[in-house]
Amino acid sequence: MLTLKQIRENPEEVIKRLRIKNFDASDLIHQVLEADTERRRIQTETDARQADLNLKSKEIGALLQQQKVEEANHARQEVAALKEDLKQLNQELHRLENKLNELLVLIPNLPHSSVPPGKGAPDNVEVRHGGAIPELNDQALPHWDLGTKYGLIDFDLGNKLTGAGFPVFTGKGAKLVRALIGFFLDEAEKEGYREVLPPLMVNEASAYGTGQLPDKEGQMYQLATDPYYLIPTAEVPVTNIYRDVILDAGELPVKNTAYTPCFRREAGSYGKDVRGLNRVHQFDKVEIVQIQHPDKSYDTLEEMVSHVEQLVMKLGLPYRILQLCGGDLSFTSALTYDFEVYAAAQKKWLEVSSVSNFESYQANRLRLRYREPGSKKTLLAHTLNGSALALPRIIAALLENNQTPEGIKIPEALVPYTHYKTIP
RNA sequence: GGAGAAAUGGCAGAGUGGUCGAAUGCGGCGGUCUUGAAAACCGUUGUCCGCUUAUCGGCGGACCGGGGGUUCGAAUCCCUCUUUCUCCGCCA
Repeated sequence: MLTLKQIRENPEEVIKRLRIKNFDASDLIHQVLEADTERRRIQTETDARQADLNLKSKEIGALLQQQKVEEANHARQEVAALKEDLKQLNQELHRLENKLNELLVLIPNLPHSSVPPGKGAPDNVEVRHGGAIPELNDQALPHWDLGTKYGLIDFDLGNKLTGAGFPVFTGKGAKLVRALIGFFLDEAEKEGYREVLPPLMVNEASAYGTGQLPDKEGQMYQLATDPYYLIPTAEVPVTNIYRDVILDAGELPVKNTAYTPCFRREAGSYGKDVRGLNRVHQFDKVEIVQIQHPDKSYDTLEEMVSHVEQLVMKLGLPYRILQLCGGDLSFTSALTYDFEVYAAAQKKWLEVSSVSNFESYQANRLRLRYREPGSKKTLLAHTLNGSALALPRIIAALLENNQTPEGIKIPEALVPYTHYKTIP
């Protein structure tokens, strides 16, 4: 969430910048300012009363030690009214703190100054593209048919075992998944990321820390028996490693990578672009996460984009990089680049990665801070993450683009992991 | 799942109702000494919020796993939750 300081110091600027996200914050911001002023007034009052009470208590203690029981009892009676006041004040303080927090959580992150205005996907701006779009003949099959034809993916079986959106990979298909995971992790490791294998369920505090709660509750699967959520992305556990942590500036950047399955309910997206692997409820993804100094976080964002770009290039997939417009930017992001690869049989661009700088928005919720050498002051760090990469759509594009009469060709970079060159 | 023990500052570890933000040790930082380093010695050492301050800072409040309670006063007593350890059961 935004810091109170940001809002207090420049409320009009905050409102103005959130308009780029098509978010009208004026009402919320004014409520925040009001609650904040009131909270500070009450706290000053509460602190003063508490100080009085503390003093009185010490006096009573001293009197009792001097055996002045009479006077002590008298003082005790005096304190009763003070305590009553204090109780009221504390309740009010709690109420205001809660209200303030509830309001702050409803305000999205500010978009970076470079974010173009716009309502949705059509307004995203292409940054660059690469790779050649293959020419396929009329007999070219979409990946869901290829998956069945070569015995790689069984959608019906997934339906039987679980339900729609839970494909089963079999044979060389399963091996391909494992190969991609290994490849992506190795590439990340070469770039200095530490590998983490986190829990696939998180508690409420973690879901809250990265902003899944309270905003996107409907996106996550929640357990019926325990207060845990299945992770929608490795970002959640991996970023939350640093919840309530104070780092030394010298430790930055902190680079972690993780492979995890991801679970998404995708409520409300039925019927649109959901065929085959285009949109599923469980999928595999390698995520890269960095914690960086605020002065360097945008350099880091570019570095992460170029890492992802290397991956799609090595896989030989035609891709384009888009900068998301205000309307398409997520609640918590300040700047996001989406990667799309072209699936030549469907003739569609599929999103395979989203690389974002959250600046201090997540860090504020996480209480993730850093300290400059020799300084006592703690400052909010910046967090960034990106998919590197999400598997299903990569597989869709690989299958479709590389289909030949002899079978499906595997990109050179992947062969050391698949140990086969073709799926005949 | 059952029985018992425990959770204190970066770490270790005292503290069972008042003068405890908390002894002591280690670590960290600053200094003395030294050609330099080590050792020794001296000093210092948490986080958050509010008020005040041009700044350094000053003052107040909160925090001893989380939440609630008793009391004029709680690290200390009570309730509850979480976690850890030991034993038993079950189990990959």
